[in-house]
Amino acid sequence: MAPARQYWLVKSEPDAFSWDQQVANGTEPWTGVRNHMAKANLKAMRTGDLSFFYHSNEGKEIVGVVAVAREAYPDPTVEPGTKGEWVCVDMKAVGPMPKPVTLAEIKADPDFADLALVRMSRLSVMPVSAEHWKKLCQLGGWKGK
DNA sequence: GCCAACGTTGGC
DNA sequence: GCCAACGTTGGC
Repeated sequence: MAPARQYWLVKSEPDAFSWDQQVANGTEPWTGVRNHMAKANLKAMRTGDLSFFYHSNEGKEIVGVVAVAREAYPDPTVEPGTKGEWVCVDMKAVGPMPKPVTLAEIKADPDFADLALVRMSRLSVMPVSAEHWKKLCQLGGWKGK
């Protein structure tokens, strides 16, 4: 049976890869993840899953929504000689947040106290519960599916 | 296999 | 620019 849709949040430093680049490119490999927890999350993604696109460091806000266009496959950017295997997925831009949701807003709301973004600030790929997804969409004025 | 030292990330 | 959190490395 088809499992319920999963929601995610991925982080990127705008200096390295920004939302504008994601939009310009349309579909883009999400590479460079070198953390095992994040890797496990990448592997759990299914085509069509939706994810927030969060700018870390600069902005510190959710700026858009992307969809998984291709499920986990070996990351082509892995340095030669690296131990273990790392994976990436392809992400497709869906649309911008009408009102970007800032980290400050999220932290100010007790409902998000157990959101991974707050609890594990260094994790770059994390699941978002359906409840959190819905509420973040409301905060951001997201009208998509 | 444990633990201290160190490096990196990310918020402030 | 500083500091806290946390993952990784290396000595034992």
